[in-house]
Amino acid sequence: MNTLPDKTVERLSQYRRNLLICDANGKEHIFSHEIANIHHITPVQVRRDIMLIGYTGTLRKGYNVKELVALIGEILDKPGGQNVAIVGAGNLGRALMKYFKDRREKLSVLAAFDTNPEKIGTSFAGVEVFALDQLKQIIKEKDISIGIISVPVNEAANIANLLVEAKIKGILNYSPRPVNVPDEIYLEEYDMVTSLEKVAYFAKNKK
Amino acid sequence: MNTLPDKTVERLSQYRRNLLICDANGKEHIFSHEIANIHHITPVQVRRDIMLIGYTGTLRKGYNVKELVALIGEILDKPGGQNVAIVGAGNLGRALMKYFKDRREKLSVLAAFDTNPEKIGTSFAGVEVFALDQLKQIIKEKDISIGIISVPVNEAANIANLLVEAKIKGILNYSPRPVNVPDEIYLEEYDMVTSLEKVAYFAKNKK
DNA sequence: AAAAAATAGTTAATTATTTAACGAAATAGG
DNA sequence: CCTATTTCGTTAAATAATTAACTATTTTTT
Repeated sequence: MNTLPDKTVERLSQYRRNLLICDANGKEHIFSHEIANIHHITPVQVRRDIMLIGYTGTLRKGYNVKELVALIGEILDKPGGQNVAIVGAGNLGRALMKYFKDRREKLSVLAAFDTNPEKIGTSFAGVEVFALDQLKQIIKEKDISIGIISVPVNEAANIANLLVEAKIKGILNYSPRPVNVPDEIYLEEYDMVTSLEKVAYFAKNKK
Repeated sequence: MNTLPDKTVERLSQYRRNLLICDANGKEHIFSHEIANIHHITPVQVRRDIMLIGYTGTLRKGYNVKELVALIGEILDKPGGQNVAIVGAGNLGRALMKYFKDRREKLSVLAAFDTNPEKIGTSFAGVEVFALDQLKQIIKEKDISIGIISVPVNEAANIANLLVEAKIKGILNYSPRPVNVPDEIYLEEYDMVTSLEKVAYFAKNKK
């Protein structure tokens, strides 16, 4: 259980999201091929992922939805929960606040930060916006361990440094310029322009 | 040159973005290890990617920045350019419009779509918002081949169908529920909640 | 009761991706 | 002018991820 493959972690998160929908629809059991269809992957991969977390379904009925959701929770979530800060309250930052609002019980967005004086002190989707120079203090006070960077590209490096100083444990960087952080901090970077260019590349020779 | 590995395509897009910054700063040549440092990868990987597109640097000087940018452009871009539509003009949709505005000469966001009557007819970052029932017509008129889905989760499947009917060639889906499209359409899905959960998982045992 | 069908769990094989190893060329320094 | 150093380009090896192949079990059908 120690270190699940990267891709398995991603898929487990996705499975859970869609299993919760199944559960909400009253579905009690689900087959590997049903999960596979939802996610456009093979049933073998689903079974393998589930094997890796040590869950066992029943033949003929498949997996118990509630049990599987619970177990994925045990694997992915930290028992006491983790708190998140969003740095940059522009369109992307606000989209993220709205998005994560009440999505996951064990992941709470507790603060946002921005430099724009007009935004400071306001709230969006229940998240209060603080000034950037309060970052270190608020992160400590609210026991925030994860930071999301959604600021313009030229500020990203600076924000990353602030988050490192504030002793954050994981960073999700949405700015297109990679940032440098020490090894002991988990860093994930995602760049929307790259995704679009990738789609463009693979789409350009279609049909 | 026809099918570069997935990951290489992603990295080439990232290299280019940062090479353009180097170029703007007046840097004429760059070494593989400099590119590698920016992107937190190894110099071997950079050299291998560049080898795959058939570019050759000069020993002792490294790669010519302008030439490399130009070649990546030849590989990734479609000569006549490609046009993009964003479906869903909420916070995420607006973030995307702002983001892609004038980013890439060969990728132009030419239309946005929404169901909210108050948004229809307005513009954001130079992109006009149209009603959803104009989608098929506008996509044809403006020769749009790529669609980005940034609508709430329960509308995503429907939007995907509309885009398929409109004969789009590539789809980038930002909603957390995977959509189904025929094989001849290139589909890329990205889920922000999954990214955050992944960071949370790998960060939870840190320090 | 036996045979057939469906489906999970698992090991093995395959494929994709990354990293290592090394030769060759250019430059710099003695 | 020779040697050491740097860095590219490329082939080979290693690692990671996916898929295939197979076994076992349960249910359904004959």
